[in-house]
Amino acid sequence: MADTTENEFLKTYDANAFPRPSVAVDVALVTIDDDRLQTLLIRRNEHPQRDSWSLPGGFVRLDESLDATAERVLATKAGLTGVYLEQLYTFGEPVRDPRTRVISVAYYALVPPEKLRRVAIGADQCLAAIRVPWAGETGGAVELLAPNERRLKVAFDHGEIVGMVVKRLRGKLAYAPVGYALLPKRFTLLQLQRVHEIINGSTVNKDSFRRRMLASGELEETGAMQEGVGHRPASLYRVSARKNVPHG
Amino acid sequence: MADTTENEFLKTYDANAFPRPSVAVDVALVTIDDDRLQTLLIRRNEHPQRDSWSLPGGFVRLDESLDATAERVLATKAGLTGVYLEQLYTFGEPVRDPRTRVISVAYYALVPPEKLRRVAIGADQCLAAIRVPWAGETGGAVELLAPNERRLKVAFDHGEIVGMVVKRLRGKLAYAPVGYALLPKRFTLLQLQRVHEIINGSTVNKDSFRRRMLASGELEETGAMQEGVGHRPASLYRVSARKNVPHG
DNA sequence: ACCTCTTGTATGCACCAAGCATATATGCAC
DNA sequence: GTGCATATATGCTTGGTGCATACAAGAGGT
Repeated sequence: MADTTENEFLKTYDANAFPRPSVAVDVALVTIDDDRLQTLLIRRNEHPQRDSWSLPGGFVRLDESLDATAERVLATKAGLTGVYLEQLYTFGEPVRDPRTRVISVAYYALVPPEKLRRVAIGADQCLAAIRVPWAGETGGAVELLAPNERRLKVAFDHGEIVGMVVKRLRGKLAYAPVGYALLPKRFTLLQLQRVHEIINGSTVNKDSFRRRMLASGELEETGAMQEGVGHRPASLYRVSARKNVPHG
Repeated sequence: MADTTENEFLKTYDANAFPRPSVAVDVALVTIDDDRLQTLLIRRNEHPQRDSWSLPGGFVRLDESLDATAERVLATKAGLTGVYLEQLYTFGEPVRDPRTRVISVAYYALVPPEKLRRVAIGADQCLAAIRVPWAGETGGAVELLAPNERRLKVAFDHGEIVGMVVKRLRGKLAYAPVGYALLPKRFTLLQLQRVHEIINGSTVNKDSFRRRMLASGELEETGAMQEGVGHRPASLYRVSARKNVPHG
């Protein structure tokens, strides 16, 4: 990791006096509700970027792993534990934060809506809808909408971070069982299909999707059915125990 | 990124006195030569992990982006510029380095073998072959072999880092034009096929591969042919200019 | 000149998964 | 019961892939 020169450097200069960047972990807490991707934002009432909205985050403590920091942020800011959590990308432009050099390790977390609905959304918090302007191909920043559909002013590069979350989800969806983390323990095939469609911003063929999912071996019938839905109830499935699939 | 509490924390305590982790960038410089994946390692002649082999790396300077650090590391340790370079993952276990808390942002670089053969391999450097023990499914650490086929003692978690590079390459190969960065500007379809096979650790059907690549629109005929190959020469292709494909 | 070796290039066919259409089943509201 | 909305099953079409076969083209030996 460090070559001779830099090891010498560290020895010569006292490690704690040598100016180092701060390292923060920012977490995009993502769910699907109201047929949209949503993420939790926090209003900044401090300089810099006061009155803009940012992802929940916190600085990494010296004795704490990055994953542990992300879990602590989720527990502190949203009261959530035991959710699907994965590192996304590390953002390190020198000018991200005018106070000091901050390197931000971005994570994303996936939770089913019922679980997120149980957590209290504080006055300085907001569950923002993610509008993806690039349905077709590439990446970039997304737009974040308040519950009243107004577009939010987003702090730092957090719009790009959420954009990269969507891009990553789309990539993983094709080959990894990632959609289940956004669903309750028992769900119908149509619910799973909606998850895929909302993430990808496109529709899929119902029958093919159904066949593909049932053939994947990731699903297991619960035997139970939907109740009180006003039409023919669908079978409820759960993720197969054997497959070690992350789910909500 | 920081909530009120932590902003206050930063103001109360002098920023530079507050102990922060060091942030390093480690780069896996990957090429394909001798029908194997290879990566550049550097022998450590300093504590810790003395006499083991590590990826080239360096600490992030305060005014330097992470990408710039990775480029500097490549230029300093291998004399290479202008290569395909991409961030991989950030490793932040508190116990990685016994000296101090070091958070390492891992990058990987892809270069064609001819380019790497031109750089001088120093006495404390080594182009190690990557042996992937998990041809089938999952990830984990890889084994790194010296030119004499002896297995190298690898420092820190750098074996896992290279393992994650292979995993990432396999993932990207399926949907992204990533193989071209490991080939010279002009190459035959069979060379491209070998790149795919070596990365994936499996063989592919020649005709299907050929059809798929030609149909992808990523390739362009140069009109030129191989020369002096002792058998029927193959057409030389290059990456299509329109496609904005990274290549060596 | 001819043959042989090796690799490149082209064509046809079988197979499988996805898209698509159609038919039938099932629970709820009336 | 009827109507409605959705679930579920079946069959056909299509495109891509695996596979086999045939042919082309250069190098080198005889």
